[in-house]
Amino acid sequence: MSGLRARQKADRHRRIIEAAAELFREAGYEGAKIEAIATQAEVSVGTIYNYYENKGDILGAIVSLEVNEVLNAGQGVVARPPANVGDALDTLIGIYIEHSLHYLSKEMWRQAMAISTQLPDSPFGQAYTALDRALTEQIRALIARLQALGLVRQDIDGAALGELIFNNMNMMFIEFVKRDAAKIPELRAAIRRQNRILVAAIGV
Amino acid sequence: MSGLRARQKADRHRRIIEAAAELFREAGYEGAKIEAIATQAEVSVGTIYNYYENKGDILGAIVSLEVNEVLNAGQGVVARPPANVGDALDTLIGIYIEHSLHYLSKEMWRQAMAISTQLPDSPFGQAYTALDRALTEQIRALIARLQALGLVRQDIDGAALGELIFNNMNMMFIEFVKRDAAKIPELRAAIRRQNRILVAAIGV
DNA sequence: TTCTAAAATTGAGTCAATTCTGTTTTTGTG
DNA sequence: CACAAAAACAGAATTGACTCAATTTTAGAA
Repeated sequence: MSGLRARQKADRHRRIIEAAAELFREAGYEGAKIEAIATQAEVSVGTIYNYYENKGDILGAIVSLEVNEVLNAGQGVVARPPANVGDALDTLIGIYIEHSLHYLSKEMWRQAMAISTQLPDSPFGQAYTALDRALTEQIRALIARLQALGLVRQDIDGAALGELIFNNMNMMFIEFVKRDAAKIPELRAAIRRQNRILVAAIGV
Repeated sequence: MSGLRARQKADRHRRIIEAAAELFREAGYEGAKIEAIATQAEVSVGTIYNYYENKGDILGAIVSLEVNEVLNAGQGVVARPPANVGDALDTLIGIYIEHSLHYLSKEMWRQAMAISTQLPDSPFGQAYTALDRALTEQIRALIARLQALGLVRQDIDGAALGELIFNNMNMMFIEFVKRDAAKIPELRAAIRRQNRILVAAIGV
């Protein structure tokens, strides 16, 4: 009995997301009017608000897809990390950063980040915080793996270190999306330089 | 010839900021309507937009006052830091955090941060980025001071370290303002724990 | 098959930020 | 002082996100 209603619901969700993604891409977040998204998705404005609390949540759904993909890609690195602490971190962070602009433009990232701090209790705000935590956790898992492999000192506070690395990377990424001229290789180089201090401190 | 016009202008700026600060405090950022600010400041809506590009810039002007005060307070620590790396960092960061909620509520911080990433090229967006840089620079100055005092190893990359410490603190602060229940002592303790890793790595 | 309650949809209406255009004030010059 | 250009002001009009009451559709019981 996965009735008609459930199927229609899923279908409308999909149509709304697809329409929004297309319009966000073409016109930017602000430029994509709710009415236009509704028209494109062949639903009414009211229906969109039945599915999403606000415009930001629509963007949020798209961002979540993206970040989950990144988390997935990161698992491979955690499972089989390069046999060198600096390279291991750089590889994982590289995956995050290189993926980041695949589906989402810098403008979309800016909006998503802004919304997540502006409305931390909205569905997307909470989802975004959870995604951040998942990324932090993945970095922590990589550190634990490196400790198990004897590449990182056992007495290091892995949780604190994971937070430190994630927070620094995330802040650098925020600054990166704020400047349209900023380039990925420079971002990665800057983060490598910062992490070098940590790598020196935690290596066996 | 500091004509009437210039004086009236300064006066109107002041009136708008004072009215906005009061209303933001009473009603929150969203709750403070532009019309209400205009009425309270005894100017028209149009005039407000002659002075500020958008509502966010009004908040921005208030935030800038606050952060400049913090920067000022921080100078004392840089000039005469505690004779221990961990305490020195903790003291400086403590000043930032303790000051932070003096004039601005968490809600106002959330809005300010959101706006600065949403509109990085607006007057406030640029000002906010400059303030972040100034804070990073102050942390870097503290590290340089500690190096001069022989408390931090000479071969440490002070610029990268300053960025790392600021970025981590800033990200922690963002998460802090996102959760109304979060308390200052816990925030400080968490940052201390993270910095401990660095302190261990950079001490002589 | 018919009927009713629950769920979902619709789109016109509301609200508040921002824009726009005509008016008023200030300045500097003759 | 009188006047023209420039700057600033006012507030009505626009715009677009979001709400809500009325209508339509679906589920499932009789």
